[in-house]
Amino acid sequence: MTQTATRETALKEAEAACLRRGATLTPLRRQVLELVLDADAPVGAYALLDRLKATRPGAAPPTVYRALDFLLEQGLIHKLERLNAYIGCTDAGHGHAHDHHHPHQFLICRTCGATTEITDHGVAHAIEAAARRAGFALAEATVEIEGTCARCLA
Amino acid sequence: MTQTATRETALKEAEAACLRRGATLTPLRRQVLELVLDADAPVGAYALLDRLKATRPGAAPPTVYRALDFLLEQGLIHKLERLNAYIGCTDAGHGHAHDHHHPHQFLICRTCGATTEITDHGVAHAIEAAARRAGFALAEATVEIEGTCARCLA
DNA sequence: TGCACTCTGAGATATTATATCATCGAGCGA
DNA sequence: TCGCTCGATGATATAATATCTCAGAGTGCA
Ligand SMILES: [Zn+2]
Ligand SMILES: [Zn+2]
Ligand SMILES: [Zn+2]
Ligand SMILES: [Zn+2]
Repeated sequence: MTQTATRETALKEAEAACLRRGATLTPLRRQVLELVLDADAPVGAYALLDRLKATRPGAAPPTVYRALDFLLEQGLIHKLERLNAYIGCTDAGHGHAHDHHHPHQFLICRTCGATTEITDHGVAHAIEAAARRAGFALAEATVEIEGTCARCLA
Repeated sequence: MTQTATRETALKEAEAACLRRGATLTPLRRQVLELVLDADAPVGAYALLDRLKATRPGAAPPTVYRALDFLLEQGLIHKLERLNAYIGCTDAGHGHAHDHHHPHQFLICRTCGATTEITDHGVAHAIEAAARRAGFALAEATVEIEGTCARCLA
């Protein structure tokens, strides 16, 4: 399965997921999603804006931020808080497509920048347990693990 | 033990910790640390700058960011990535004072803003295990748990 | 004295994100 | 058809966060 194929699959699933929820993946939003998916690493909003301007000269910061907000809301992308950058959700459509906000974690390589989304239930459960012990009602957890990826270690 | 007393204790321990490592907690750095500790919630860099200007009119963004960098480096404060704000390390000096960067997590209340640092070994171990399974060499993990605190739930 | 080093001052600039108001078009009922 | 509302986008300005760069002051040391 080629990269392009997985991208097309992801886009189709995104359309479907939005439809199910009564949300609209407009051409603009779809284009921003494509730009995020095309990048091979997390992308900043202004990098997206630059690329967007190639085909949409009038684009401005709110253009891209509004699209990003929508995509975040729909769970189609995630924000990496440490990097102020955005990345496509790897799990969208693979198991819990209808979950807007599934628990997830990121592995961020400081050497090559590669960023991998994982869904580790051990981590998720440990966080739930810690919150429960503190009498804290968990809404969402940000987990960003920085270090060196397997490729860079080899 | 009063709040002021714990603050003074924290400052003394900070001095001691810096000394041990051959780092210098200069008056400026100490003052920024005091400002962070005095706040009853995470503080933004520009809020610190405003307060700093009261006694140090020439202060500029680099003044506060340089101090924050030092304090982060020394493990005396932490940054909350979701909030772009800084908070004093609760654990400095209580158990692993000499650890520059101990594993830690935050519970952030979306209702009242209260932010609590915890050191949950279950979470820490789960993250280590997840990284290991991915062949990833962990350097540092950001864990920020958002939701509603016990007080706001009551 | 001369030099290296750390810290701070000062100004400019870069980067990330939001506020506000106007416009456009689809949907829809009167 | 008209007028209304609503969601989406265009367009401009501004806010909030963070960094770059050069200069000067102090300290310790050869
Ligand atoms: Zn995901
Ligand atoms: Zn790597
Ligand atoms: Zn801490
Ligand atoms: Zn609360």
